[in-house]
Amino acid sequence: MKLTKRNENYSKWYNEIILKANIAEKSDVRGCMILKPYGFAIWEKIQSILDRILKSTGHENVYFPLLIPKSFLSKEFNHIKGFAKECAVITHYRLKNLNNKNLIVDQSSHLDEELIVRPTSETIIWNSYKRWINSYRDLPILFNQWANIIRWEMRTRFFLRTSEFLWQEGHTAHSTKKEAINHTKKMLNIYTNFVENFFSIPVIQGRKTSSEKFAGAEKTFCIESIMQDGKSIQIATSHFLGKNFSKAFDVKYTTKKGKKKYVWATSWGISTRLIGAMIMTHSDDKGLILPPKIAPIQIVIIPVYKTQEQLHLIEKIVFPFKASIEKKGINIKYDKRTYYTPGWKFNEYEIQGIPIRITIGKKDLDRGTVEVVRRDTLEKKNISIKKLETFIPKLLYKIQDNIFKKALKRKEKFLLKVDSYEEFKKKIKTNSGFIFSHWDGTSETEKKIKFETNATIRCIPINLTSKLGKCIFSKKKSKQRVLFAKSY
RNA sequence: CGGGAUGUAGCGUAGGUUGGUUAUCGCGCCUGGUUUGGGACCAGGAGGUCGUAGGUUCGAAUCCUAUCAUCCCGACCA
Repeated sequence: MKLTKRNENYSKWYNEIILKANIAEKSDVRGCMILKPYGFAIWEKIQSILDRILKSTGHENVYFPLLIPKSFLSKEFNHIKGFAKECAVITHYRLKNLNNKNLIVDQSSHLDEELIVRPTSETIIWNSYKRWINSYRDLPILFNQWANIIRWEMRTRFFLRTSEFLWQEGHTAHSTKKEAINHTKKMLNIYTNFVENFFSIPVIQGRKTSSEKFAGAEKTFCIESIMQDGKSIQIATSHFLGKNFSKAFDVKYTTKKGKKKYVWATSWGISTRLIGAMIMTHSDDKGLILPPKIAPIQIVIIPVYKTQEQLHLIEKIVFPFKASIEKKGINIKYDKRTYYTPGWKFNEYEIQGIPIRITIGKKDLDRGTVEVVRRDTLEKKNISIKKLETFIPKLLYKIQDNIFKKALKRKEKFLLKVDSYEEFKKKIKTNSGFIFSHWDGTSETEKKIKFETNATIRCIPINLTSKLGKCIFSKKKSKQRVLFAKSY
């Protein structure tokens, strides 16, 4: 029943918390998980908030097919090189019945052209942009789609890496390079605000090195965050695709002056991985800690009573309070199940990370108070019933703020400037975290450091500037420091 | 694909070397009752192709062979 402690076995803790909080389960399909109602409700929160943000910044939702003809995928050389090794391929379209028991693939139904289950949708979308874009008047196109993706992963972990995952992918088309680059950065900022404001996860913005960038992109920007175990995770990416896809799919527009020009592109995405990052950022040894803005249930009320009269008196307080708090758009659950004891419920809702728990029983009735417990600090307070309605929204705000500050402190603690390779190796081994060091800019050095230490360059940070220096590994000239870390 | 391990009730397991009644225990589930302020208790009950197929044997969860699946470590990927 008890959760493994973080410092005993971090990844075991992570798996258990997901199972015990009823967020997700492994499925019988290798590498694919089942999102249970509580977990899917978190995804729905992500969808509804981000969808609103995307629409308010001029994006429109579309939906393209799950299946992509093989020929589309092979049009952009770097793109296919990056994805070829993890594609699910559909080769047949019919089964037949063998001796009324077993189904077998009907070999006569082989497809002339195999279909790929989308690992991302640039190709199938740009194939349509070719038809939709003729004039400068058709630009920009700012489309987004909510979809599932298949990437055939060898080794999977709940939310962090699964063969099938859910995401949104934005695909935009622009008339100028400048506009496309600006849009790439704009999306990075949108993601940053979204993750920091709603998830209370502080991030670092940066650019990927050429070996880490998206296959088919000119430049890949990302937001990275450090988890409680000192490992870094990429939370979102935004790509400047240059003219790579417009050239591959021959997408040109006519300028005002009548010239034909290739279209500039961006793509960007955030996935169910964000849920994994949220769990690892905030949760503790007692279970999940959900940011109030993301928690599907923000408050739970637990009655403690012996007689029906007591229950009646409790509900005379609970029902009006519940109704008025719901009017403020706060989700509140009243749990009066009798087959679980209050103690059982306390533990259950702690595992589920519900931000505020209110207990009301005979003692409270006598005093005219309720017991309010906040999940992030586990602090208990008796609050008078009269003040409750103003107290609760403020407390939700405080919790959101407190977990952000806590994560921010950790981010600072885990960011170290290191100038010697010996120290670098030591730090990576012992407490990990982000190590801010000089790099000569070559893939060879990057590879060697990865081979020797397991740390990779997570990004070249945008907002952390640094002076010229010497590469920590090769001692060659370095333009700026980059962030190294072990990663998920 | 290489190296290792494991498959027994919904979950976690005992038994296996040394084959022998009705396959063990805990959690969970169902019924009744007492409980309810930090994972309640008592009594009763349901639930099993022992991964699958074949073999050895009077007799197989146990021994043998094959096969499938899963997990861990590599490789691959990020």
